[in-house]
Amino acid sequence: MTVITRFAPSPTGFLHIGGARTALFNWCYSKKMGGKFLLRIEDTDKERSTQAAIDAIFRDLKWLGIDWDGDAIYQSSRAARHAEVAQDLVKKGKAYFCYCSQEELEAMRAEAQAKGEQPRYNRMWRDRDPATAPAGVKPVIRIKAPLDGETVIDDAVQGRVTVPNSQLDDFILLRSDGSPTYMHAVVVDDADMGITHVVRGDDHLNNAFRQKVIFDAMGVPCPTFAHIPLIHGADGAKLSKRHGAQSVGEFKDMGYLPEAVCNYLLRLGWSHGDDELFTKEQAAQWFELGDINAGPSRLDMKKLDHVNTHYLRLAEDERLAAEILARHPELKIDDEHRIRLAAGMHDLKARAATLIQLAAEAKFYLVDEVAYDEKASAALHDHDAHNAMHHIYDALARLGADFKEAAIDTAVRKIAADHYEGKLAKVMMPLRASLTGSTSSPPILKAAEILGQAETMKRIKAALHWMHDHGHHHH
RNA sequence: GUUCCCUUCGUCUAGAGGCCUAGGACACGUCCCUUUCACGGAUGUAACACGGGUUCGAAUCCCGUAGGGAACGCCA
Repeated sequence: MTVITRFAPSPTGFLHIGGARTALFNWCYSKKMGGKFLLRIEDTDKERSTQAAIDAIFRDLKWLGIDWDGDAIYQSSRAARHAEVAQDLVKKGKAYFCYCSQEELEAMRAEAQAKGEQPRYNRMWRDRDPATAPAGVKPVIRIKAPLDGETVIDDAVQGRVTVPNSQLDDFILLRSDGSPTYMHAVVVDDADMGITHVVRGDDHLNNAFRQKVIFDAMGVPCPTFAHIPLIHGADGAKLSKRHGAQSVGEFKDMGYLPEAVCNYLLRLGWSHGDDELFTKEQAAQWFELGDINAGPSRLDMKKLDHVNTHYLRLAEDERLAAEILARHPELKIDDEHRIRLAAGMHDLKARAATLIQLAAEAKFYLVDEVAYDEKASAALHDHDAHNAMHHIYDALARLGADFKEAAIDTAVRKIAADHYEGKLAKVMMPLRASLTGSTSSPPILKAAEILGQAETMKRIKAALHWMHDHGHHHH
């Protein structure tokens, strides 16, 4: 039997981070089994579904590198088939028309609740002659759920789960306007698509019992279910807006690489021994539904940062340069900037956790004038800074063609030894501030080499002017 | 309210009755490296929710308790 899995998002918002993980699990399992992975857009709720959300789902899945077999299936396009199956079930005596009004249904729920029972439909039309139907009322179609006994599902993650059938009411398959309910559409589509394994959030675990009733009525074997726990925020509560990012697009904007997001998400709730860093292709070779955890897990941005740091170092310089430039639309970039960025990338990418940090750290290579941040200003206010900068200026001016890290290093150490009792920081910090506008940067002497003698001298001179304007003089 | 699910360091997890004085990763502490911040290296703190069983032996199996979550729509 060929394994066929699916990911079935409803396009009522952007692709949720939890949904992405569900897609990843389905994708991995199909790859592991040499099967297929299908995509179905559950757009039957016309009020809430939007084209923008559909586009975002495609875009984010592609960004993550999750590809699906064949074309995406739109649930809305299958409405006629859903109705056909419901009508067929009525003909076979597995379902029936119900003419109850909203008011009657509400009364039933209230009555059940008052008796301490689950609010549900009381099955009044189950065995009633349709000829007695009130005139002018469009009926819904309800399933005949089993009246007694129990339903058992062997869930690949949760284990054997049993529910007494007394809990299942005759829920609606087809609405009075002829449209299918979610419960019905899902089952008909899964059946028609030949889905063998349904991996989804455990908020659907209860639904699985209702869906099994429909599969049974249709005479189609029920797929294997694997209900995975939801992802929670750092505080353990369900992921919501106040936790910050929820959608894949937001993680992208925050500067995380798709391979890092995939790795992190896969490791959340699934494990292969102690393995931490792996590609989704590697995970696919290892993947077993039984290795998914039954308990919920929380999003840990610190760990995501760590994983992202790892992949940032592995990433090609050209790719990162493009990402950095895309994050600095305000800058006018010329070839000189590009060359510096390429030369500096090696040291740059070894220190950043996200593309945002990387872009911020790279900025001094992409500007012609440096602005000093608070700490850099303070460094330039140090009472030795002005003299130190003069020494540096003079020493670097003499370097000429040998403007290399090693030569600069020798010159700078000599200044520290001659004037500051060997305290390198006395020389390094003002130099760093003048070249980068910050007190935190990649190795500054290498950066000076990359900037080149002319640009380095220009920035030192600019710093000397700045210090003069801010009341600094020779001591 | 009814039904269902879950529970190992702060977090993600390993663990399938003896390999567990419970291992790894992130985070955190200390030290080393060092021109800053990082990185890297070393090292340390830290968990089987609780209570009963079963067993020669339980983190692992069973039953309760507590805590957390989900579902009960002509939403998906």
